[in-house]
Amino acid sequence: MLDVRKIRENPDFYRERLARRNSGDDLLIAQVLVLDEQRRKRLQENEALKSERNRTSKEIGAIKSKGGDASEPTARMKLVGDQIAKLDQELATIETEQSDILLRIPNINHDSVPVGTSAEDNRIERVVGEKAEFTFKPRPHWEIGTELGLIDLEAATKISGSGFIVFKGLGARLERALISYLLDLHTTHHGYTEVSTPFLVRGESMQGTSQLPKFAEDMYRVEEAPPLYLVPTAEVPVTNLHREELLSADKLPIRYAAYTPCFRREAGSAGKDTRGLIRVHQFDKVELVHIVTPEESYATLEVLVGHAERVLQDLGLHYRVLSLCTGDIGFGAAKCYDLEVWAPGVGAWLEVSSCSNFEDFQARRMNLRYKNSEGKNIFCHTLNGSGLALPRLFIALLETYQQADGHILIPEPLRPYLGGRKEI
RNA sequence: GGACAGGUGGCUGAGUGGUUGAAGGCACUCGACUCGAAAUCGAGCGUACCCUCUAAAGGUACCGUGGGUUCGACUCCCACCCUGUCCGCCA
Repeated sequence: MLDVRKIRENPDFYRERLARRNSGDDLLIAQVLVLDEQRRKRLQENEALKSERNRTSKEIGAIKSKGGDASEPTARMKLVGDQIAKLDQELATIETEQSDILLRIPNINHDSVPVGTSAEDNRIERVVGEKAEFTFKPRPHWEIGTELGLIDLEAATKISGSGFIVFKGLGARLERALISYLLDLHTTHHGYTEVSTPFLVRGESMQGTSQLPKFAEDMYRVEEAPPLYLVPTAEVPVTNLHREELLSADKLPIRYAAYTPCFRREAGSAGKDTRGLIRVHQFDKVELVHIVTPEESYATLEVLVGHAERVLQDLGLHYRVLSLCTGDIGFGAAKCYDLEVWAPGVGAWLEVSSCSNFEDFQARRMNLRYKNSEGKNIFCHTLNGSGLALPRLFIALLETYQQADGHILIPEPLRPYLGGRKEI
């Protein structure tokens, strides 16, 4: 969420920066300003009335304690009370309207973010490794995986419908191995604290990390009172761990690594990437979350990307790093790098990680602050990145390490997690 | 699910209709004492918003949350949430 006061001070800056996103959100600034004007006018009026009431009420108390007659001021304050009630009502309406709009305005992008209108305009930062060479035509993962009995997509459809996966035998084992491997790597080598959080969260948490109110249709909702949401990413429960907190400076930086399944309705994407495991409604992911001071958030973003890249390097996979442009970047992100791994079977780059700096956008929504050395309360900066998302990593491994005889080689780092196996 | 107890500042803990933003204690900051430290003494020390020369001073709100009664609510009434203890049920 953006700071209304800053918008008030420099509306043109916000209009111009939001216009870069090409989403039409710059037009909302005018609405915010009108409501803000109305709000402050009534607020001042209301506070003056309350001040008068407080003062007079004390006088009434003094008169009564001396046994005097206070009927005149009492009657007068009754009228003032009615006015206050009316203004309170109006203020509540305006404030709700204003925050409804503010919650739907995306974040301002960092200066280094390329300006563009679509994924075409994303900037390729670097390409690491090379495309694997084959003496045969590389096959897609659904063929390899089904043939080796690692996945059963028909069974998944029977149980839950399209967009779900059943892993079997060594496939299930590989999935579990990857989760363990990723958590071990990040906790022992990159200094993350492992956390295991609920998979169902309340609406407040979704609003804190900015999935709500705008993206309700992307999520699975459980009809409770109040409703619960299936997490679309561990970012939600993990970042919200410190919602409504005032952290002491020595607590920062905080680094969490968490495994969760992720549930996504992916509305509107029907027909795209529907084969195999590329786009599914439920998938596993290990997520990395940082809570830091504003001074260090951009340096941290580079470190975070490095942690995600390390996985692909260690597993010997070919990948590239993109800096998302203003037209493609996510709602809450100020800056975002995507990691795409090469999948030779399907012949495509697949997004396996998205590493973002939200600056104070999420912290403001969840009121997450820390006390700095001067004793001032400052909103923290939050970041998160996948480290990594599993099905697509699974795809890349199957397709990259497929052999002519139909088997798959296991990269060295994963072997201890698969009972020492070199091949599936 | 049932019964009881309780939710007050960074922590602890008073406060049952009117100078209570909130006693006392702890912690913290500054100062005095000291060669230095401890102890002791003195002073200070919540958050958000509005206003504003992002000065000083002021104003408003906040004692789990949301309503209600009242000129006035931490204090009275209603609903809800959470925590603890005991009982029941259960992986």
